[in-house]
Amino acid sequence: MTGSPSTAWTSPHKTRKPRARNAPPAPGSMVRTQKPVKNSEIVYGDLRRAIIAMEMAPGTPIVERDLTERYGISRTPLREAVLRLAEERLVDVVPKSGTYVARIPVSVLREGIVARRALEEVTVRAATRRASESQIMSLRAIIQRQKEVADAGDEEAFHRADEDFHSGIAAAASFPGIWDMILQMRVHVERYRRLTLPQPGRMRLVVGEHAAVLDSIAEGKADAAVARMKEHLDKLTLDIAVFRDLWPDYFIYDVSLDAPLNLD
Amino acid sequence: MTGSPSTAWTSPHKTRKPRARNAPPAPGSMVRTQKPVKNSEIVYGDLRRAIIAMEMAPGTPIVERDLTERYGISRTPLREAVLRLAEERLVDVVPKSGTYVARIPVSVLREGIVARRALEEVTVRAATRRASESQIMSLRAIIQRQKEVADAGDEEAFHRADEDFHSGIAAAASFPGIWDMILQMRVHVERYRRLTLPQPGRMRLVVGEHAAVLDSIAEGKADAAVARMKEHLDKLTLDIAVFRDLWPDYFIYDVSLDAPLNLD
DNA sequence: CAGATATATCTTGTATACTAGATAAATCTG
DNA sequence: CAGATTTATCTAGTATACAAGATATATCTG
Repeated sequence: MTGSPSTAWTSPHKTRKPRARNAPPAPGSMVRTQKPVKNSEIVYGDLRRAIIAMEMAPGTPIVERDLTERYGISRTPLREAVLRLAEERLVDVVPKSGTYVARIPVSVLREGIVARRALEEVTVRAATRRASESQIMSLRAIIQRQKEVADAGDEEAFHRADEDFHSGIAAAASFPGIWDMILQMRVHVERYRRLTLPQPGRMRLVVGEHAAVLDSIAEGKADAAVARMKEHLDKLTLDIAVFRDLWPDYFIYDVSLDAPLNLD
Repeated sequence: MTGSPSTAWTSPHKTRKPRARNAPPAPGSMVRTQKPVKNSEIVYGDLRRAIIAMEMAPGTPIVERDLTERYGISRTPLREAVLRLAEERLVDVVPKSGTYVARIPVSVLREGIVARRALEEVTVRAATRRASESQIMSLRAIIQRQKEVADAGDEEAFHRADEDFHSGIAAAASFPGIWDMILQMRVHVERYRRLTLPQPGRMRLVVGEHAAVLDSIAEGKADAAVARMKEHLDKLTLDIAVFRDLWPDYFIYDVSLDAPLNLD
């Protein structure tokens, strides 16, 4: 603007080599990640929660253009979110046709229950060996909280406490990755659970089972802890009537229903 | 072109309602999926293989623009491929900075071995109950093939046969989803394996262990099959010296190395 | 010559425009 | 009126252009 450009720009810049860029940030370097939440992350989390909560019924069309308007973003980040959901099998993308909230694959339900039990068993075994006193106290606090919300009849808070308890055991075992895997499977089972009515008195029973598991952990009795966790998780069964009769269109029957749904 | 447009275009089209699009394709409808392989799929598979095979060393920069030229595609599908790899933790994306082939997270190695053993145990138990005669025969054929390539010293073929054997057991158990989970973890362990030298005589031992597992399956002895599978998988251990001394920059030490690497 | 500063240029993240295939409504044909 | 056919319009897949932040190099200052 002001000032004569004649002199400032006369000195020619030498051709500059492109920056090296041979090395990634050092492993230990805390890359300042302040809070650049990508838009795709926001949409992903939002849609994911709604799908898992069954607020969006299986089969509901997902129209990219509608969502871009709703969130005020462009298609590119929205597409990234949808593609991530597709990898989790929470949405089905039909090329050149449309995208839909996925039906619940019965095979994933069946295998998910089996896999979860297997993983939680090794987790509780490791937790028994490694849990610190403070971790055990935290778990006791969680159980107490769960008892309180169960008495109050707050089902949502109850399920949060349930997840916290199992998550806490995974933390005590130092198995964050295995816990992530369990969560990944729980997604589909959770969608199924939202369809079923809570069984009366179930909440109080669960609290007791949790307490039993924790007692064994605190006593350092690994085999007993595993056995009690197994008992606890064996209570999770699939009520075939739910999807066969009540919401037949909510599921994909990609496995024979005659196959045993609970294995040992 | 030919013909008088005067009449043909005079009849106005009524405003047309957009197509309904309320229902997804019927669950059973075989949507003709001919062969519309998305470009992102090709790039994803190609990069994934190269990373797992350690052809691209951890820390290698991944420059989107270079790859678009190499594959002759635009950034959008390429980005999709890179983002999928990032979710698998095979690449690290540093916002506004760069993308790099990921180091191997030691925690994933450690937990992966534990989780795999847990999942393969329930799988082999189910396989013992459900395996058909033909499936057992197929497994025997795989073991025979593995013995042949082991004698020939073909290590690549040996590992393929190894994977086929475990995959076959998962198929016999009707646990395709659990097998996918195992594969997902194996990715990182496989990268580690590529760094280690094969132990002499190991191939022949593996064949024997596989045969022992299959014998128990064929006899319908579930507990024995599980025990033998456990023995087999227990041989997989982490040689800490490999990453601590030989390639320290290839790993991320996101877990204490003092923690037991093999649990029971 | 050493250290601080400035800046060119790279990177990923985002927005937008275009292409090709699929679908259902509207039209045509008997 | 029933069925085949056309056609408008939607969809996902792709290409390209722009924006914002990060970094190594060149330059400036003492």
